[in-house]
Amino acid sequence: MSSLLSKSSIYALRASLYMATLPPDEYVPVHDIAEKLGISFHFLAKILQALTHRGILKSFRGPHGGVALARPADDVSLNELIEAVDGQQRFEGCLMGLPGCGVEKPCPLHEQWEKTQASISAIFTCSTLGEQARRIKELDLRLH
Amino acid sequence: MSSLLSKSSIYALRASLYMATLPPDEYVPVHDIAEKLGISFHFLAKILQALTHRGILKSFRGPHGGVALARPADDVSLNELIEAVDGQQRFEGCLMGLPGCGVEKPCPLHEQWEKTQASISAIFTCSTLGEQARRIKELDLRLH
DNA sequence: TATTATTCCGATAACGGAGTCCGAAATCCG
DNA sequence: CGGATTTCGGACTCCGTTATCGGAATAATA
Repeated sequence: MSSLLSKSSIYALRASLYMATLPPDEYVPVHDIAEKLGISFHFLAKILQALTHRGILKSFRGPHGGVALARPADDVSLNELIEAVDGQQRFEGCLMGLPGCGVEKPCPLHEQWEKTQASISAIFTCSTLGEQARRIKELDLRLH
Repeated sequence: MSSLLSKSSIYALRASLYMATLPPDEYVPVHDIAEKLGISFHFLAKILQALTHRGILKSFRGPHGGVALARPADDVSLNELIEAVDGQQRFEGCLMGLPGCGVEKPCPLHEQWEKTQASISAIFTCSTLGEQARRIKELDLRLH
């Protein structure tokens, strides 16, 4: 039942992708994003707060305020978003939780697992918001 | 913080690996296994119940009773254990939770994610208890 | 009778998800 | 200029689910 990414990370991705499809430096109220994506405003607000904290988003209070990408979408990797929300140590460590498993005494699955970890990591580190946003526009995918 | 496998699955793997290192058809009390692995007896009992239910283990009540592998260790894939404990639908579906993502309208990460899913799956389906148990003996790895 | 699995009925804690409330900043309008 | 409005910021609480663990009664076997 559990997904690879938490709902928080998924919401962060979707919201950021939504902003990446808009003209840069356009502030969008969090409330609007929540409505577009069909998710809880309060929950999203908390997630986006974490992103602004990390300098991924910038925010602006008052009328016509909101949040916007702090940097060009092509400079933001998906991994950056996920780390900001869920922390960095997702899926590290021995697959079977063996205590001594490491480089010198690897568990039987160690090598295969390391390769797979790397390929999971690559999915998120090698892809930028801008790239994904463009493909979403091309394919006319909806975020909600 | 969350691992790829649940603790239940990990305990099922460790307990089964432990049994696979013993002579076949030797019944071991669940209490002994729990002690060896340093985990909760009750928790382990519930997990091993699921495995006996699936026909992976056989059990025997009364003095000198316990649980044992129902089949040769080389005939039991790791995947079978994990499915019995956690269910089969771990990590399926769109990585970003996009609603329309599928074969006809794949999300940008769809293809990469499918490959990674396959390699995760391969780790567990292509490996048997017997194979792992032998390597654990060779390398003198402890399960606790 | 002693031993051991099986079963049921929980308790507890952790976590993810969602909501409330108030404060602070920026803007708008009278 | 000053209050009202809009919006983010942050702390706190709450709820439902799942993970983890425990107790006690039951059944089967030696």
